[in-house]
Amino acid sequence: MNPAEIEETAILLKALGEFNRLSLVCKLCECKTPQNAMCLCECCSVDASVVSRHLKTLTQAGILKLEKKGRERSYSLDRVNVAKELRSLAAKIEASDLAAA
Amino acid sequence: MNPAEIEETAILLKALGEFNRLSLVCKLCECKTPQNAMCLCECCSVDASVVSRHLKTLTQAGILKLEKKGRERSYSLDRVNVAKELRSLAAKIEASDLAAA
DNA sequence: GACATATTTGCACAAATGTGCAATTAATAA
DNA sequence: TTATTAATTGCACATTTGTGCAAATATGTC
Repeated sequence: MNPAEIEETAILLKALGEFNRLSLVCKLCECKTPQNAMCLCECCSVDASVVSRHLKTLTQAGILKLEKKGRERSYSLDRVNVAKELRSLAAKIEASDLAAA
Repeated sequence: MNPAEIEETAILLKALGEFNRLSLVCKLCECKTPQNAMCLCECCSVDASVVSRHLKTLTQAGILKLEKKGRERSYSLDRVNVAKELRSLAAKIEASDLAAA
């Protein structure tokens, strides 16, 4: 892993590594359909503006996908991407055991 | 995922989600044998005290295993645990797609 | 148009975080 | 014992981060 890859991965993990943000992700985990910010506010007891900022952070990190329709903005988990990134890191950590041997 | 589980997972991800710490983890990834802090200093250009603190953070998060021998302290990746945690999260994020359907 | 609802942004602030340097502790070697 | 090496800790500091509130923006409805 080169520095650029490390940095990119760190951004993803950092975005996930905060309680309220991870709560939002878990909430979206259980949702079949995209959810708007108002609905997501319920899962963590902070101001709507805070949720808005967390959702932005998660979106920028490639964790959520945003869909605008009217005055609502619906967020959904980018399940494929996040799972791929996490598994990729898991594989590196585990498999290099063999590579180094 | 209940709040306690979310908090625990967040701690792990937060520990991994910092450039220098992830660099240390990647370095240890490539090592077959445990490494002491001096050796690990080389992979990120910060003071030894900073490396020491990062190693402590990673150890507390269950990412590294510490082995003391004499004045040296050798660190190694807890490959099994980290990979397990990352895969577990990946599975939750991906599989709940089906669960919700 | 006026108004209501959904979301973001500006501002302020406290707390957490990453960092370097100097001093300290711990263990070995002379 | 003294000196050396490995690692941690205390202190200070700048930066980042998470937060709430109020104001602004954007879109829909009357």
